[in-house]
Amino acid sequence: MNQQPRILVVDDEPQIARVLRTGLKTHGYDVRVAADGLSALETFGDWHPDLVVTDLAMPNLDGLELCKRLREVSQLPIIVLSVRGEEKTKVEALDAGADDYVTKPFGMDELLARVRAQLRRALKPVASETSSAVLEVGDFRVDLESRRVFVRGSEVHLTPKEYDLLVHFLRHAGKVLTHHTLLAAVWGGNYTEQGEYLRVFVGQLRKKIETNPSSPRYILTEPWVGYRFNPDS
Amino acid sequence: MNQQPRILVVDDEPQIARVLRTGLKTHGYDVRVAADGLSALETFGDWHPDLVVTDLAMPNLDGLELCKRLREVSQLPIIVLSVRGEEKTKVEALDAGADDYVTKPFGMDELLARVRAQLRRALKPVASETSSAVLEVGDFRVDLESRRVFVRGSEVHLTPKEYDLLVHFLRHAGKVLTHHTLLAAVWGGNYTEQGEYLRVFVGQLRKKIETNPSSPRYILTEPWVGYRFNPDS
DNA sequence: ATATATCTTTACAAAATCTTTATAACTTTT
DNA sequence: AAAAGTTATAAAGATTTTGTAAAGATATAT
Repeated sequence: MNQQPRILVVDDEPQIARVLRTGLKTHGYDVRVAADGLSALETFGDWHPDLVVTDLAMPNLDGLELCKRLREVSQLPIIVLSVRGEEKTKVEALDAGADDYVTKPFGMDELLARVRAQLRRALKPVASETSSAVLEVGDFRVDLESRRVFVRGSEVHLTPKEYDLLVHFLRHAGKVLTHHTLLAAVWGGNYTEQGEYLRVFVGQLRKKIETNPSSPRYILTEPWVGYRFNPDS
Repeated sequence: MNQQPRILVVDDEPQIARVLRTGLKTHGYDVRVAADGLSALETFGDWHPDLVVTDLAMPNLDGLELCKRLREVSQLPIIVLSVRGEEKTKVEALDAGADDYVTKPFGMDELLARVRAQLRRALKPVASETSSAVLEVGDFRVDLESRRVFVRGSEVHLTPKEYDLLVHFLRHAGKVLTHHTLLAAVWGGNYTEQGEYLRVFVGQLRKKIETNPSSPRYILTEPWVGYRFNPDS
């Protein structure tokens, strides 16, 4: 699924099938060809293509019927390719479950663009769900999406600046971060001289996350340089 | 939102716009028309259409640029309608983000079928979230079809905006939602700076759903960030 | 056209956060 | 051990955001 997209071409005319296969293959798709509707369904079951390009007129099971059968089990994009240009036929195919209808003779570039358009939409949601939004370091867990912070299992409420500061520490756990760096990260590049801000907020953070704020275990001072976040217990 | 699908028609030729509007309206769609790309973007922000049908040649901002701009903020289906039949133009439009390209003159029935095909796909995922007709979270129960809301067993009457706001909270229970996000969800993308609206409506909602509105238990404030809905009792 | 409900706008009080200030404690250097 | 600089802490002050009520505007229904 993370490889090249798989496209199933369904056409009983060998010349057209060949043109389609080579055209699609040279543009980075993994292609298989089926000569009729029944074998198309079979290949679909074995191979799980990402997209189907099918002719309308075929032996055994025509394109219309193929669309309907595929729709019973899948939402994959279907592009119908046909010599028949009448409006009624197009409407029938689209309502049977096709996502697009291209009339032969067709331009390969246009077909490729329509394939891209369909795949763009179909493959999108898979990608967007992938990003995990939890930052876990030592005794700390931050759900970046819900903006909630847990220390040793219990939730702690942080103000925006405190939150930004902690997240920056967690993202660079173990490293010594200079005053300059921290100020730039939380307050922005125009506040890199406001060392007082940092001291005050480090103090507030410690009060909220340290078990003993006066002898910190997580946020360690590196005198004359900055601070270091120690994730180890 | 649960009503008839909204379609935004973008065309600077009044005759064509009129044909499209009446054709789509008689088939059960809620239609608005914009005469150029810029006003289309504006209407998009206010109105949240489910689909856009646009011409390519337009004043101010052409169809190609409109596609790109819309794609920056939305995944809604876009159908391009144009007199230009050259393959290169089609490819350009599809790669700019269009989902389909129809050459003028077009048959209304075909266009309607293509609209159905696009909406079938686009509204499906929303439908799967919605399909459970009832949204139950903690002490709250919302019948999405009849738009009725029950809190701790008894029904509460909400105005449309209050309802949209609550449903958005329930769908993202536990997460911190920024002012920006909430405003975009309820009022649309052109109102993301109207923090006052949000304050007023959060206040009204609290009066209706909280047992003690002055110390809220469900809708919690995250100062400087937004609000968080807490479903736990 | 009138009445009703809803949305928008305005104004001000209340609350939370951020900034500033002051002082004490600590480190390093001499 | 004292001086100079840095860091910690508390608390006052300023700023911004939030809560709330109510008036004005808009939309909807009768």
